[in-house]
Order: sequence, then C-alpha cells, then structure tokens
Amino acid sequence: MNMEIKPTESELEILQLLWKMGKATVREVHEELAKTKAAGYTTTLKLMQIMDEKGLVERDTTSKTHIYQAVYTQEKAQVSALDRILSTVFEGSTSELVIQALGHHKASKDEIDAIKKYLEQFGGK
Amino acid sequence: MNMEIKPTESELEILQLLWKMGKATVREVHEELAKTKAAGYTTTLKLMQIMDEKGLVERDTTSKTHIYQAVYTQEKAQVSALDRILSTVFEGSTSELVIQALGHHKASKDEIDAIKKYLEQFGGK
DNA sequence: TCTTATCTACGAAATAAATCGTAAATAAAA
DNA sequence: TTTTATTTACGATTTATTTCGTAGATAAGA
Repeated sequence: MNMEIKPTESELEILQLLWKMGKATVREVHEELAKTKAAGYTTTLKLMQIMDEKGLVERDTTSKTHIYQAVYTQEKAQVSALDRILSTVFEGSTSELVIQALGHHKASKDEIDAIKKYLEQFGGK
Repeated sequence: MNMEIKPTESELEILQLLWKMGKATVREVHEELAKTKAAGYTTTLKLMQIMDEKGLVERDTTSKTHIYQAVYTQEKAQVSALDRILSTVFEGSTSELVIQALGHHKASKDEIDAIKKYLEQFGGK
C-alpha cells in the first residue's frame, strides 16, 4: 500500500538535518552537512531538488532562495526502518528485536524504566 | 573498531538464505532466490563470489561445485542493523526504538511476556 | 550603473551496485 | 569416446546514486 518511497543514504543524512532544523535553505543544510562530510554546495542542492521531486521534502519557492522542510517525517523513517530490519534480519520477531536492542545497546536505567512503564499497559503483571 | 563490512541489499538477501540453509551451493541458493526474485544464475554466482572476496561468506573449493556458508552471522547483522537505525533515525535512544517497535509492530502476548521477563533482570521493580 | 556574490537549473561525469554473456574446465550421459 | 550439461571465472553492460561544473537569473554592494 505504502508507495515504497525510500530515501537513499545521502537523502537520509539530509532528512536528519531537516528534522532538527525544521525549515532551512540549501545553504543552511549544506553548512551543517559540511561539518561531517565533504561535498560541494551544488551536490547538496541537487540532492535536495531530487528529494523535492520524490516528495520527501517540500519547498517554498516564492523568493529566490528556496526554503525546504521535510515531508517524510522521522516517525515514518522509524517505522520503515523497523519494518525493514524486522523482515530482513529478525525474521519478523519483534521480541527478538527488542531483546537484542536491550542486550547489545546498553539502555540507561531511565530508559529501562520508560520501557517497563510502557509495557504495563499491556496487562498488569 | 569493527571493519565496517557492510553487505549490500542483494548480498543481504543471499545471507538470509544461507542463514537458513547452512552450507549450500550457488545452484541451491539461486533456486531459492528465484522463488522471490527474477535473476540469472550467473548473477547469483557473481554476487556470491564477491561476498567471498569481502569475507561475508566462505567456500569450500575442493570439488568443482563450491560449497558456501555464511561467515557474517545473523546476529552480527542484527547488531549492525540496530546500530545503524539507532544512530540514523532514533537519535541514539534505545527506549524510543523499543517503544516504537512495540507500538507499531503488534507483538503477541507471548512476545510481550518474553520481553517483560527479560526486563526483570534489570532490577526488581 | 557596474561588478561581485549567491542562487537555481540542468546536464554530465564519476562511482557503486546489479545483471548478464561468453569462454574454459570439468563432469555426467549417451 | 563423443556429446551434452553444469560450473567457475571474468569482463562488460546496465542501472542507480552521488558528485560536480557551467550557465543564467537575481540580488547585493561598490
């Protein structure tokens, strides 16, 4: 059903920035990106234009300098990422995934508590 | 630390089969693969040869027909996949990931119980 | 106004990944 | 033994993704 819109690796990097920045220009995104990655300005521009065509972002083109924002939300990315690894490496087992996540990626006491609390809603004990 | 050995999309498909099959020939893997995907035999062969070079699989070449098996384990893939989505879409928050996983991917009663049980080891209450 | 800087659009080159065709070797079948 | 089938090796093509250069438009500064 879901029109399999799949951001590429590079597109995801830009989405991550837009999620934090909200609305931003290519220049602003590029500046942030440059802190981690070496790439030319037009590379970032082109990428963002493609993302616009794909519907991953939208832009306000009323002024010369366009203003971008994410359409593809972080939550969509989370659900999609979980779906993917669930079917590719966890054989569909959510509990396997959760236990693996808790086992190998040390969650803090607070995180553990948050999860316990969350689980309570699924039947008392 | 971990020499960033990253299977590509297609390589992962083959690994999934090898995890189930254990030792297998190119022909056997290809046969399985063909059930889901249309691709020529030499495509599968080439892919598996590349995977051997990368060290994702190893093969016994004593007889004409080589026998492959996965070196890159399912658990490695699980840890790596979790690491990746944790840093790209969950901002490093394991609890966010877990809660999202439980929320959007209906776990069965048994799965919930398994998780609760697992959590108990992290401090009584 | 004239020059300089910044921006978008766009095509094309560079890189990465997937797919395939063909040749040579080996084994199996006739 | 001769033919046929199967397998590996390997290069080449195709497709997807990333990167960049250049041109034209717009705005800002001198």
